[in-house]
Amino acid sequence: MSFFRIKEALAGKPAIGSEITIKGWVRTRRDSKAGFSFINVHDGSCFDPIQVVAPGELANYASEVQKLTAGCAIECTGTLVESAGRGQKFEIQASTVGVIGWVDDPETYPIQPKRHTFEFLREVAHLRPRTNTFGAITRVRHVAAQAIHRFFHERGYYWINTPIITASDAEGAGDMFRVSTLDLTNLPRTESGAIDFGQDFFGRETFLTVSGQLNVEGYCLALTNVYTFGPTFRAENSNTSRHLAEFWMVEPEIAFADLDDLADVAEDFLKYIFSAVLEECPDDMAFFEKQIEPEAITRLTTLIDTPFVRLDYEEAIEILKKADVKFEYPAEWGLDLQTEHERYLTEKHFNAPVVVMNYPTEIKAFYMRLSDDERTVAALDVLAPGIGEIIGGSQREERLDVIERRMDELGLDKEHYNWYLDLRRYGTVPHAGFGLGFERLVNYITGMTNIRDVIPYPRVPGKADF
RNA sequence: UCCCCAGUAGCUCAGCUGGUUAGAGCGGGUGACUGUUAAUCACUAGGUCCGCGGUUCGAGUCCGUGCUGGGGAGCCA
Repeated sequence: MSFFRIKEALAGKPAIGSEITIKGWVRTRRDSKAGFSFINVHDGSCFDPIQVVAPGELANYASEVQKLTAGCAIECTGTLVESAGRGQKFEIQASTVGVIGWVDDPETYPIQPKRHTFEFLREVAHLRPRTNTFGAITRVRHVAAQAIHRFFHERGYYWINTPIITASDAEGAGDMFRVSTLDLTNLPRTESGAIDFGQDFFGRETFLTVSGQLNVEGYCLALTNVYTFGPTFRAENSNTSRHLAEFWMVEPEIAFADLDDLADVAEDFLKYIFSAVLEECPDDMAFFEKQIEPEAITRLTTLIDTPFVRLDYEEAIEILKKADVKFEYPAEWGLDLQTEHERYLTEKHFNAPVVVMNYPTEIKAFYMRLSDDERTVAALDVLAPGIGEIIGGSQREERLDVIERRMDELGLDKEHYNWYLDLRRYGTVPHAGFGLGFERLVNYITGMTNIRDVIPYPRVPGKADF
């Protein structure tokens, strides 16, 4: 007897006729007229469950096997045989079926062998990984994450674990979660009556990071090619299908690179990940295509084969002005692109991923590199059909005098960013980087429409269950 | 935060212009059945119609309000 994951058994790794053991959870049980039962068992190793044929002669057939319901954990030993029925290549002719864990109350077990709404499954986030859909999402998410690390590793990028707790409010990229060990019911005060953060754990105000970019730039200007991949936190009151308060972000930072180099990397990067998922998760992707999004596979293959459209913000505005569509908000040079504008560009006008480059200086962050005429900065957004902005990045301002001037204009405290400015004082070089929302990527790959369904336990305003 | 929509059995839903005892499918239980594929068939149990207040002889149904969920917008990844 030897143990196998269901994926191995279904792939025929153990020889036909050999005795194997599998362990997993019951998805369905069907009793045959002939006095035996079919049990579909899954263990998360692959999309398909394995069919166990439990003969009526089993000692515990009436007492246990016939009482199995969805969700029971079992251990089956038997012979791997070619299936006598249709629908699967292999099955297990069981010699023993042992129950490891019963479902206490089958009637209230939330995961039934039927279609559930995603809204309902969010309320049972601890059990939803047992469903087809969430098993598939989990495997795709994993493969995409592995592909990201592999992409960078193969190209000589180092993974930098930037801090999660930070004292800098980064680029002012939104509201931050405060980190404190102060007693909220009895806050220490300074003489002026302000909260005395000097007595807090770190001796100053601290927050959860909204981006690892500033920190990773230091490693970029030492190791040349680096990236972060970790949790990111935004305390914004965003209630949409594409925002989370806690999400995972990938941020490569590339030395000796300009905006065009960055766009090249962004395009290669996305294509690499999509290819990896298509190759490593064919069954899961087939499921998404069949049940979730009919275009799930074709839009990925198309995207892999099609060069991304690249255009300047200025050109994008021209296109939007000429569009015979009535927008709720005007498209005007100097205004940021609205969601409806982005959708038009990527879904209607080009029907392809679009890289919009060189935005007006006024609407972008201080660290983005100023153009010679100072009207624009070297920023880019990658827009994908059906998902909107998936990547945002820029060439960084590497010139000390220019970045200091911009910080002054924006009223930022240079003392606060002194270490960041050091990077411009000591051996500065042109460099560029982008941020990719990992969940948005998984959303796009799977065709899932709500970002809360592609992260195991979503955190959103008003909700931190599980 | 703003604008729309929704909340009925464990789940997915039906329930007409207000009118007897609120229904179905799936799931659960019991039983039947020569290999089933979310098996099939019969029987059966199961309800704070989201909460509160109001209109009415009478409210699942109409009105107000609160809560929860969803879609869209803003902010962004």
